[in-house]
Amino acid sequence: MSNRAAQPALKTPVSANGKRGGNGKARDQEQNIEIGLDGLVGHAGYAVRRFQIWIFQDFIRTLAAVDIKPTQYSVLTVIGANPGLSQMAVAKRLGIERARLVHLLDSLEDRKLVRRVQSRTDRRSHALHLTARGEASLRQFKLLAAEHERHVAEKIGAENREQLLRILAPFT
Amino acid sequence: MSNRAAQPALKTPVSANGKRGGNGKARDQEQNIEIGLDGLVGHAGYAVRRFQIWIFQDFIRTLAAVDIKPTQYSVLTVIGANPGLSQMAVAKRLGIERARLVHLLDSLEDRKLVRRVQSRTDRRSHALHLTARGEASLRQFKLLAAEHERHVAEKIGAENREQLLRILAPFT
DNA sequence: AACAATTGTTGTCGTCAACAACAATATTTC
DNA sequence: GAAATATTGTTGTTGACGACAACAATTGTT
Repeated sequence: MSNRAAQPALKTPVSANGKRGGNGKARDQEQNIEIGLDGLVGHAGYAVRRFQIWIFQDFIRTLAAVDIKPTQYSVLTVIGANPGLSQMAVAKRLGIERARLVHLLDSLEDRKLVRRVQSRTDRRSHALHLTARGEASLRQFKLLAAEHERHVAEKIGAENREQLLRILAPFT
Repeated sequence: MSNRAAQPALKTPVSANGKRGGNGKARDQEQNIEIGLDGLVGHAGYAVRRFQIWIFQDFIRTLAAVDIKPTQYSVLTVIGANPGLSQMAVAKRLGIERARLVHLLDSLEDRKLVRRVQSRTDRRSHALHLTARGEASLRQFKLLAAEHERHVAEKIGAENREQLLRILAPFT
């Protein structure tokens, strides 16, 4: 080793390799050898993190043709189901910051899926609506999202998916 | 409105407010009014994302005194259970990029919890080991992590937590 | 009228995943 | 055994994201 800046690597240049070195001369593919997780199994957070990465990747892949990411989909869905909401209300409902929602809506408005209409009752806030194009698009997105959901069911089993939705319902 | 740069807001300055505007003159606290999620309920990804945010925040809060984040904990746990692993093997096992593991190990090595020992069989790679201090610290971290796990059980129920671990076991 | 709170916006900071490029080293192939 | 190829650790860049802080415009409160 010791490439460009090798100081950290050379900090402890000596000492034994330790027993059970996974990559001894028997280099029968280290990645296939069982690497125990020890205390990590039994940790809900680790499993949930790995699962969340997988599920988001599948969502993005399944909706790649329409270029819609999970967060964008959630924003469109909430606006579609509750037209006229303010940005503040949408941000609170979805648990995203209003500062971040600004950019999300900028993008969706550029794509003519959402409109910011000035509210007559509160001149500070915007009433959010789907455009006609937005409503038509959302219908298509929902079909693709349903396909993604089928992927989830195939991956973990339909019954397990149902249980998972039931267990995590309080967080939605 | 129209604050500093109000172009996007003024793009569509006119048009009706739309029917069913959630925030009519009856401003009885918009945030308390039920905001439907429509298609979002029934989406595993959304529930998992919200849950994952909650569980990571609790982990970080519970281990704030020792300043250990979930990823750092996972790295320490795997090295502790499999001393001598290469960085590549750890990265693959935990599903993190080797580029990112470099910084994680830099930090852990600065804190004298981990050592990079040069492998004698492959001079490119490092054999990762916990220091004596690292092993002692990890024992303490595991106690705190177990406390965090109890928080999870309180939040979703012990039986639900068990089911969740069983359902998501394939992803660990 | 004076003061505090809210809404949308902009900006910064730190974390993280996904790449690309590179030097050193190991492995394969002729 | 030399040349081509692959791997390992490292550095850097990019973009998505959460957490803040500051601000102008507006609303609500006293």
